[in-house]
Amino acid sequence: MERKLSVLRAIVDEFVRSGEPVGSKAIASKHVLGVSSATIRNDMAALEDEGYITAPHTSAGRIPTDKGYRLFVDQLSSVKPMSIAERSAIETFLNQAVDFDDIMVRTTKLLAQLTQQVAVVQYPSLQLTTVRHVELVGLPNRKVMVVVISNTGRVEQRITEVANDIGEVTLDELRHKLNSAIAGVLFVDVPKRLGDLAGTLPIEMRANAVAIVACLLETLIERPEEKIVVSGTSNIAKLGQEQIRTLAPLLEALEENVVLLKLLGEVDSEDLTVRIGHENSLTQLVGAAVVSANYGNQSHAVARLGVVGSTHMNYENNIAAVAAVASYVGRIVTEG
Amino acid sequence: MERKLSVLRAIVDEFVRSGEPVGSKAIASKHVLGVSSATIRNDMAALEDEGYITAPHTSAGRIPTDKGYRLFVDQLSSVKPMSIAERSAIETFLNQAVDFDDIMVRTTKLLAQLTQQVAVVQYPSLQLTTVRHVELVGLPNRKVMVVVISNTGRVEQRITEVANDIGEVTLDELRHKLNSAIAGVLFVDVPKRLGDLAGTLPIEMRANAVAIVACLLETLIERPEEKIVVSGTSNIAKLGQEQIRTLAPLLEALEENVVLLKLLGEVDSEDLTVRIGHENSLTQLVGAAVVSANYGNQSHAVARLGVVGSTHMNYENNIAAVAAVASYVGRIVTEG
DNA sequence: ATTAGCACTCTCAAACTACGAGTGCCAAAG
DNA sequence: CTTTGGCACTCGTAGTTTGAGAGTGCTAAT
Repeated sequence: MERKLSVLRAIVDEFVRSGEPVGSKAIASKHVLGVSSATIRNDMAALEDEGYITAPHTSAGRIPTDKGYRLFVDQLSSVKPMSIAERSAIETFLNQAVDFDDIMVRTTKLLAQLTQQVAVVQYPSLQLTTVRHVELVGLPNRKVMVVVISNTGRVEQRITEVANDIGEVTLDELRHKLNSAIAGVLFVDVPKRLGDLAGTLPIEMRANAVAIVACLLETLIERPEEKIVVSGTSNIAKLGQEQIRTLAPLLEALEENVVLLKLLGEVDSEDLTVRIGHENSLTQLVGAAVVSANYGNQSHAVARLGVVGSTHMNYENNIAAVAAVASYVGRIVTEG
Repeated sequence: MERKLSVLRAIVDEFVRSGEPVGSKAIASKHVLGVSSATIRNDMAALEDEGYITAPHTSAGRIPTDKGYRLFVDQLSSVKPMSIAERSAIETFLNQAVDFDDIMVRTTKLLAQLTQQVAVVQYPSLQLTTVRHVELVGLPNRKVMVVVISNTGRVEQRITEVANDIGEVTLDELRHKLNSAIAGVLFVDVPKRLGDLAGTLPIEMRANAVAIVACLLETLIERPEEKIVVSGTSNIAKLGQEQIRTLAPLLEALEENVVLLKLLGEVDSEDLTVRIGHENSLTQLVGAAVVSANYGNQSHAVARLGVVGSTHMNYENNIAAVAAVASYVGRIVTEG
């Protein structure tokens, strides 16, 4: 029945705003449905039977269940566009970024501010980006710094130690060989290309080259996947006591990067997803909802970002914010 | 009088542990002072008159005032050393860091874990470091990426746009000129050295060189000062309700980098400092205490790190942790 | 100077009460 | 068959009361 959905919508609306269980009278007065509170009571009884709402105790109003939120969100078919002012604020704020890291930091701050939730942004996956340039810098004590610059403007560096002293000229040569071998190559394909590089070099360089290549591969494959930025944790302190309690384990988990990556979900999933309460695989997230989206090139997603908060968040606003920010960041990242 | 100090110490001890006002009986029984509760009562009355402790209400125990904490930490003359196990844990954890950023992140996590407070680490100031290498990478659309590597292993990169197309050869030449001009030079001295560089170049390169040099200077001077890493904000959620309320404004402030820099205090101050409540210049910190220390080269401090939390934190432990971590990180950073 | 004793104060927790929000159901009306 | 007003019933909460206990300050004795 159509009206039952309206009632559910009203309950979610009201509960998100007030944070308190909502009764039939409140709906009848504040939302113009053209029916009396008694009718709404009947609908509510039905909704409760179907498992969409629940009553904390006999003489309190109803609150939505996870299932109820889910239906509500599914009904929210079209993403509400953000206002012109908001869009331009997003744009100017992100455009002030001076480098790649700054974009990521600004994105989280922006999301946290727009949604008043905890924002999480995953760095663009290096799996789908290409190598733009490799730089080798000789340091004292037989150390060499390996710097990789990707086509998205990201820079990764690492220091390795080589067995023998290595001259500036040799380093230049190696740099040239490396660059001609893998410039423009997808990160994932780099190992293949470098498989036999050492073999093509003069004997005396091989040991060093192997060490450097190993370091390079390590930098490209292992590390970058787990980079992530979080912001807005203070927004949780603004909430009420009970909410703090339900979200406290989440906060702790947020400091573990591994958990965060799981939280954003599998990259191959839908573009914009909402996970409510038990729908999350992580046990720490029972009372939490996650709104996340892919961003980056349309053809293949580069990475994910999103917000996480209590299940009774303002889904409409937050979905809009996540979608808008994802689209802007995606544009910036792909344009370079 | 000596015993009055012992009483104050006992009060702080007990209050830090239990979080509740402590009465004369509790001290008489749990701390062996060899006197009765009545005597302690007299001392407490005196301490209260002198402003070191205060009673929330008539029939409650006493809690230390800011002034009381101050006296307490001043008495804490020698820094309690950390246990062998803790020291080795710190060492191995920090040694796992793969690059400069990783050191900073790990340091905050470590501090947050050791102290159960919010940890803040300021990046080493670039003012006292030298340039190891400058790298220029040509990108499409007349863009050039400028990468600076410091002698502490830190990498800063930025992208700038140049007026005319610029060839790979020209870029090589410019790179060489830049490196021979400023390699090994203190960051602060770079502007002097580059003052007339453009003048020594062929006319057709000048416009581009000026743009690149401007970008370089901006990277060196403006940006890096304000880099800072925070961790352990979730520790606040573990606290009681009243404490959350007093620290909530602080949490918000923590997301503003500018505030953080102020929080760590002026670098020219003491090596290890403790600021309690009103001693902080920031109004958001009325209920908070900050323990901070310089780290880096002994001769001149490089940067600061510290923890911030409620005024009734465990000063002894936290001071020890901050001191130990500062010493390790300092060693790692200066050794490169 | 220290201590035991005691009267006094005031908070906190438990027990109780009353209120009212909200429900479910029924019977009447559309 | 749906909607509505009415009404009895439930139950959590907020307010009040009360008693116990923790803690103090003071005094008098050691």
